[in-house]
Amino acid sequence: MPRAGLSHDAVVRLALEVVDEGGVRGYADLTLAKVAAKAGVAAPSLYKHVGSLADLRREVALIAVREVTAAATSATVGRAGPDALHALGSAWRSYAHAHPGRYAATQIGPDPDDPADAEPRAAAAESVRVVGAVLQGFGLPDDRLIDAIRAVRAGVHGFVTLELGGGFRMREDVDQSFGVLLDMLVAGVTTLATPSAPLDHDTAGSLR
Amino acid sequence: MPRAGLSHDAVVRLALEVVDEGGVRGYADLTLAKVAAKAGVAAPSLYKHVGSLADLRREVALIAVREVTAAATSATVGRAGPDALHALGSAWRSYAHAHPGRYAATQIGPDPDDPADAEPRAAAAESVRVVGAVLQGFGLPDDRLIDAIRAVRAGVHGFVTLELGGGFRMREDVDQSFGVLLDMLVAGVTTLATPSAPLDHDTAGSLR
DNA sequence: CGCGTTGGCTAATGGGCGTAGCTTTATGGC
DNA sequence: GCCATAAAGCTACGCCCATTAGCCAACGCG
Repeated sequence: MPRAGLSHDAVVRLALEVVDEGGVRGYADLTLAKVAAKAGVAAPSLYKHVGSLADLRREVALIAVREVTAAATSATVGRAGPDALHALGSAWRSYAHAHPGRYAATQIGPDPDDPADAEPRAAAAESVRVVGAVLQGFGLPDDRLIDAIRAVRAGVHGFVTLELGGGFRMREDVDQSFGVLLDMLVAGVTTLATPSAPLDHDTAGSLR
Repeated sequence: MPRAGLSHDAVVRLALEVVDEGGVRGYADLTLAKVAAKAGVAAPSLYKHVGSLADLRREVALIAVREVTAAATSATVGRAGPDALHALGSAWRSYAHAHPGRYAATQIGPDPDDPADAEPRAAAAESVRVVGAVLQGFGLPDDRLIDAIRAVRAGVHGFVTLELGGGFRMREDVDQSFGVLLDMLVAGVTTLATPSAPLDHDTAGSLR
């Protein structure tokens, strides 16, 4: 009985293939059985290389988060201000287009209490830091930076998830809409940075 | 052997309970076995009232979408402009807070081709129409309305999903951040509506 | 060469969905 | 009041998946 020559990394690699081949649902539909089939191996054999399906998912998600972060980082080196923000958003969206299954893996928030989720947690924090670094260039007051980061993340992530989920009909205009969103975010962040602060949010009354 | 007195609606109601009790993961973890247990009935008995788990999920999602739409609608009656947009966003987010599991159900995009998804499709379109109606009040040019709708949906939906997924640490400031986001959206849409259109998006070069 | 480690395997358990077919309950017409 | 029939349960089963246990063969180092 010949050996398949698997390894931890090989299994993860195959899992990534399964995820990639499954489109948007690739991550949700990731299954040990599929990985085993792709490896030409019985399903239980995978346990020699991987702790559980949950572990494998965690690892795939970790890779995905790091890849988005890397894409965002490398897209923004040498850029600043609106230029950098546009590059960040476009890189983020491009990654999601190129790897919809992996991007979906990104959406599973790590458990703040589970020690096994420490790495994913750190990776997520790192990806947020990239957004923060780009927004630093706008000269925001310290107490507004977090609001700006959240707005940008919400806008870009929300757009991408809606788009991948088929939430936008009339497909043609989506690029334009994303450009408009980025422009709105740039304008919003810029306004937030101006000392006169027209966007100063009246906390009372606007919520609940 | 006494009868449980189930019905289609009763099963759906129990499914909603299961979803509600499961928190954010309630919808993902919805299972016929759990519904059956809650009904005090063997799992196969449910098939007398429901076609399949997929059908039940579809129905739960449909209800959730309609509820968000209703919340958004009733929050915006009698309001216009920035006021209406704030009310819309806050109602949307409040619904997600009150029913995280149901809101998660909302995120599964209906299959554009599946005839069984016709109702969910229509319900989703209706919810988009509410956003559109609110944005009409800003006097946008026709060809910009769709961009504005998408930006608002992306911002609000993205914020809520990130929040529910535990994407925001430092919980205290989240309300403030959401207020800032809404202000940014208001400002962005307003600018988009002004004839001089400083936000006119330069299509070339900003994407990819 | 030998032997331990390692990477496969099969078998089996448990849980979930879904189908088939049986039985009992409720109901409504006579 | 009786009985036929439809509706609402049930058990038994098949299939798919994850996971555990325990076995055996291959590889690699001495």
